[in-house]
Amino acid sequence: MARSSTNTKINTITPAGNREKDFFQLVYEVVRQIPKGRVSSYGAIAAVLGTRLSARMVGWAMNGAHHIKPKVPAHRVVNRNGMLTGKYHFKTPDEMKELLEKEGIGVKDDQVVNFIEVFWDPSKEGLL
DNA sequence: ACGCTGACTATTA
DNA sequence: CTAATAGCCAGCG
Repeated sequence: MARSSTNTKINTITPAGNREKDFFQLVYEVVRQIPKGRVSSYGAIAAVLGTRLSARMVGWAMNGAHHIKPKVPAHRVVNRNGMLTGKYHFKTPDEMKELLEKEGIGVKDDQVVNFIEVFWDPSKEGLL
């Protein structure tokens, strides 16, 4: 990544004691911090990274999160509405729902039940 | 090298 | 209330 031409600004964030990492790497880290039985949203993660408007990139990062070294619970990441928008990007669309239910998260009609209750805000918990 | 699309979100009509 | 539009950045044709 980082083609660099006239941009490159997302890597300027470094919030007190945080190392500069690639946007994707940061996303993976935050997603990995999501506790079991909780879910997060692209916007929340993007906001922590300082790119609230670039929530799409978070989803793009998830696209490669399937084959990276540490395990990235991408199934715990849903959109702002709590809808499993990326379920079709998994090996099987049902896997995301199954995983969420297995963790104790109710999923109804491709949407997280009690999304507000199970929602986990990384910035509120205090990331590393 | 240019243009479109995309696992999103917020704002405006 | 719902629908449409703009903004973001990176990958792919």
